[in-house]
Amino acid sequence: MSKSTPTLSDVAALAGVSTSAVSRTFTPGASASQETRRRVLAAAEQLSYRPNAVARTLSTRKSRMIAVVVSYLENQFYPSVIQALAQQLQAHGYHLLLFISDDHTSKDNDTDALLLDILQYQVDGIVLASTTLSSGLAARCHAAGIPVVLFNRTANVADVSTVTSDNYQGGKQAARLLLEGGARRISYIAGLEDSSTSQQREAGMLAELEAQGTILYQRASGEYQLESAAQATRKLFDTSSNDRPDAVFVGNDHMAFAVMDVLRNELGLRIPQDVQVVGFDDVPQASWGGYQLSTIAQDATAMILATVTTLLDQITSPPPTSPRHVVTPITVIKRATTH
Amino acid sequence: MSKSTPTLSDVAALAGVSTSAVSRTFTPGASASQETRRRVLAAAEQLSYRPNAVARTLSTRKSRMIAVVVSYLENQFYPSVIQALAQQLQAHGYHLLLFISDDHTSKDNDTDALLLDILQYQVDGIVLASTTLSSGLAARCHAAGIPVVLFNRTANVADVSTVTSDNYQGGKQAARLLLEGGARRISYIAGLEDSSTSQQREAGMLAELEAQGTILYQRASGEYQLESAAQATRKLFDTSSNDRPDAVFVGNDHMAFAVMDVLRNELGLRIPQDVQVVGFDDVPQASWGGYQLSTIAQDATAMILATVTTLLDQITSPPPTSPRHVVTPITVIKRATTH
DNA sequence: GTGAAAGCGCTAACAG
DNA sequence: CTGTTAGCGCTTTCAC
Repeated sequence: MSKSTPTLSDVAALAGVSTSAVSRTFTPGASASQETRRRVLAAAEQLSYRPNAVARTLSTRKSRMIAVVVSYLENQFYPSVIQALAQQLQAHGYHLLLFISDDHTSKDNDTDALLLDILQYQVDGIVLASTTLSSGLAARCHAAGIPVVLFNRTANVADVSTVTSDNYQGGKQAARLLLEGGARRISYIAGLEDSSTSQQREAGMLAELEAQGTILYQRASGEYQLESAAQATRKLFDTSSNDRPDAVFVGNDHMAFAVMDVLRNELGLRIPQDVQVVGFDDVPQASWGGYQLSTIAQDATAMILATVTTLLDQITSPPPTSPRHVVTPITVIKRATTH
Repeated sequence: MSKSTPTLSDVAALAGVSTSAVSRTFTPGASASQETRRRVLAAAEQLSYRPNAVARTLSTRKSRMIAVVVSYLENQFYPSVIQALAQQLQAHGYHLLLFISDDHTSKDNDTDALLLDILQYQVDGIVLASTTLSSGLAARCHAAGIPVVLFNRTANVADVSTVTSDNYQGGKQAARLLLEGGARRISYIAGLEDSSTSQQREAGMLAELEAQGTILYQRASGEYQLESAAQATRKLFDTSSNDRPDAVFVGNDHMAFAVMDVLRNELGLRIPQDVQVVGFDDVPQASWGGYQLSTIAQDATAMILATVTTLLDQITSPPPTSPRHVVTPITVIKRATTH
């Protein structure tokens, strides 16, 4: 008969010590003599023993798992984030439990169910990078005493940490860039209407326009989706050339690519001669030859770093911990879609 | 003092039943009377009780977690895969533990360490979508009795399941497409040299070329990276116009975009007039206006479905289970980069 | 520094 | 159908 995977006590038996001795040699700052440690290690090696993380979790109530919930991976911004997040967490000995919660197709209820699911796994923390938020979320996690950080979004609940970039400032800069390029009829293609991110970007743009004595020419929602963004573009530009926008600020790069495609290929417009375009995020593709998109760059590295440290601090320091709200600076990247 | 999260026995006490009764009402196909069930549910509701998945795992030895290891998320093929995988697994009540193992920067050792890490978490299965493979991997997981499926790659070990598309056929079709377009000097830009996928695609192309009485004009490796692919392109095309390739088959779409960029923007060549290009994967961006890349499409949906069912079958049916090797068909997508 | 023993929260025989 | 009783594998007081 094949014996199953070796356990702590198997090692203890082989090494001729107690289970606690074994446990101690596997616990970083524990007291164990050289000799004991040596024998335990030898025995463990011989059995090719691996500690059972689940049992450990049950006992310590620390799983070293972080739940990350995102809504969609089509937008390359999120894969980049996830990759960096996974790597940094791995470096700290944490693992990433990934949840996809499709904002477009799922109801609030589903998200709630997801959350409950997550909590069952005793994750040490949650980073919420999905656009929309379950209303009761913060409360529930707070009640469960589990640290949460909202990534790239904010919420009206005060006691949960957030990490965002300066979307408002970004909106202002986008407007300024377009204005400097001579734009006179500036439109905005929004993301999901209830996304704080999209709202802030729009607010910033509006403020800058007003400051410069102009107003927004038109707006439409692209809902963070390619097809919706394309539709929004058609709608905005379905008019005579004198009336149509001569510049468009798009809620994120992802949508901006779709916007550019219909502008150029369907409508036969030249960018930036006929219409200037600026996006937001600076995803990798923005710099590709096919688009050369002018955009407002988010400092993803800084955002992720802030997220990880905030989370880890929250995890290690005893509650109550006060929520942190870090906002990272943006930078404008001028490429070929603006003058 | 605040009581910590309620447990099974809290519920049992409140409901006035045994812990097993509670456990049973939370176990799908278990025997419990209407009355008991009702009371338990009421008590659970009142305490807002949530079963502890970790304790359950320790007891049942089933975690309902699947580890997914990928090497990079820059290539949009993988985010798409992960998203679909996560959704399908979630639908089956499984969760996705994500590991990033950078093929380019990490040594074999690191991957091994990663694997060990994964095993500690008692995952029910592993899908390996990273390019390179730890040599001892299959053995180790097999020993641990944990199902593995290799996604989009194969290995020389026989007893582990694989899901790939028909890369060989894809290579042939790519060659045929280029040849039909009138290409006479066809080059190949490979992925990582030790990637089975890249090898098979190349082999298929070579076979087709030979069948049609030609040979490969040149080759270079793009290592699945943008910058390397760009370099490879420069190298291949650094010659007089009579000698340079008039067509290039690129190991995947991801690299193909970089190839197109240097062809067009650095070298001033027209696609497809001066050089035809075909990629592999049919990632979302391939159909975008900026590229309109002709490519060999992988049926990601079929691949993922096969992966999930293979894994789940392996998990539910008692060992030993025989490995499955499913290969899904490819289809050629003709867009604007070929004649 | 070390071992004994009592859990962590849940499931799974096994009697009844 | 229900309760009792052992564990699952590891950590952690608490004496020694």
